[in-house]
Amino acid sequence: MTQTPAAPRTARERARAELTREIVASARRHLEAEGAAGLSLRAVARDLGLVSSAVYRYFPSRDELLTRLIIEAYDGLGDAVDAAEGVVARQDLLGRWMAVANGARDWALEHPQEWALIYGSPVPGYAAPQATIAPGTRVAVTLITILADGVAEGIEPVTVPVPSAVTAGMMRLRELVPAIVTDSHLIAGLMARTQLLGHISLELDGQYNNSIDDLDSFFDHVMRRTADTLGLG
Amino acid sequence: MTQTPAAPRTARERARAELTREIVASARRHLEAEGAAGLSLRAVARDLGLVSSAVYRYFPSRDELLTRLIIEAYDGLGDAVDAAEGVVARQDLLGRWMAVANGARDWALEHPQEWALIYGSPVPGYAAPQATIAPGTRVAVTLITILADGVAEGIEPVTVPVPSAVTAGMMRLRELVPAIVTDSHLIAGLMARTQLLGHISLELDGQYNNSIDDLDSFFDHVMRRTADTLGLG
DNA sequence: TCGTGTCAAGAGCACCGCTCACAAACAGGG
DNA sequence: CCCTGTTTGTGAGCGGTGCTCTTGACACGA
Repeated sequence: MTQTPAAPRTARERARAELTREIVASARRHLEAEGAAGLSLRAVARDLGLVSSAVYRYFPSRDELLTRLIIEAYDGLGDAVDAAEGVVARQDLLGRWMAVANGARDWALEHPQEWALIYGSPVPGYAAPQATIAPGTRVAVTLITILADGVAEGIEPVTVPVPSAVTAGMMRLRELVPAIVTDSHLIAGLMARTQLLGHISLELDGQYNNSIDDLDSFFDHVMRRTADTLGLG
Repeated sequence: MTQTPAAPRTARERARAELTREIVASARRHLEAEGAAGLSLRAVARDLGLVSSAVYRYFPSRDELLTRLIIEAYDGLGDAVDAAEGVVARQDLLGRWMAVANGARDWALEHPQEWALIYGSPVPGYAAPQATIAPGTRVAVTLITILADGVAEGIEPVTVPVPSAVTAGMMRLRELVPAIVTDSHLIAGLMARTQLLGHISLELDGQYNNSIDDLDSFFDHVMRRTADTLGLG
């Protein structure tokens, strides 16, 4: 993903890279155990046998460390989704969509705190820096690719007229997407993504706790219905 | 909502109720200004000219204060949604749905921190207490009511076969919903709710920041398409 | 009027993010 | 090889946090 700066030459650089990795690893352990707000630089320092101020040689602030974890979380999710989608035959569009959906949900259930970090409420007074927006779009990109492949093959997502105000507001998005994918298709894809991410967040929040028992089959069913609206299958 | 315990008789009780209200009010101001993690009991105490420990006479912990704010947020959202939906003619089902959608979004945009508190990632090590689950279902209840009214009037939401595993897992939910609303209808309603809540959360998270400009008309369009799947309008 | 129970106060504990002056360890050039 | 400049870890310290506990003042009811 991010270009690793060649090979560390000197022992110092080597040690620095190593310690940086260890700090991030410890931070992720704390994140998974206690959540974002429970992540403390001092605890990480203790883990590594350092004094707290030493960590500031590697990350200028707790927020920088959080940013690193956010980027890694986006990439972890993106990798998991792409891996799941990659093993499905290219022409099996429904299979690819379901692989994306299940891949995302499985990753979320395994890494709830990381999910909360990227799709949950923003950490107080933390503004997502530029570096996080590119990895943040990976799932959407994968999804739109499936949709574009499908349209090229002749599937027909439900199509409705799109008001001109909406079309006008989507210009920046249009340029990133193949022309065969119409605005109506594109919106259907965004809605499918909302359905996917929304469901996972609600499930992690426990919003189905006292109403739905078999969340696996419920999710499967909901995602298949969503696929229908995309004309897949 | 919550039964206020009659009238405070003695001056002591009166003062206690008054101070409790002031604490909550100050806490909500801090929540709106700095977010959930920026909410500190000591700051609230300073606001009210109290010493920090005095606040513990009224709320046994910061979490209890947060719980109070969560309940009030759910009720604030519920009130806003119900108020918006209440002024629309009963038989105008699409109008009622759009009122709910816009009511929820408007409230969220006005109270982003409160929204994050109830639909964002759970605060670290904070487990939603029993008292929060009832007010947490108000939007869903309003939605299902519209759907039930519609089905009674003869609308026909898109209907698909529901696998038996899904049906079996929904028994607890079934008992709360009129029988005319089939499982397929009910799931369509839940999916509409997911679309609504998911969209709002993504918008607040800034996930549309560099792609969609006119979020008002985009939201309107998406919600109308969602209404289509419910057979409204 | 007097006893009881409630109250705010304040000191204190352990934690947090972060800064800074200092000394040790290191890398590279003369 | 040694000298110089940079990098690194240390430890003290500042102001903040949630929370506990003791203490003394006060108001209420009998």
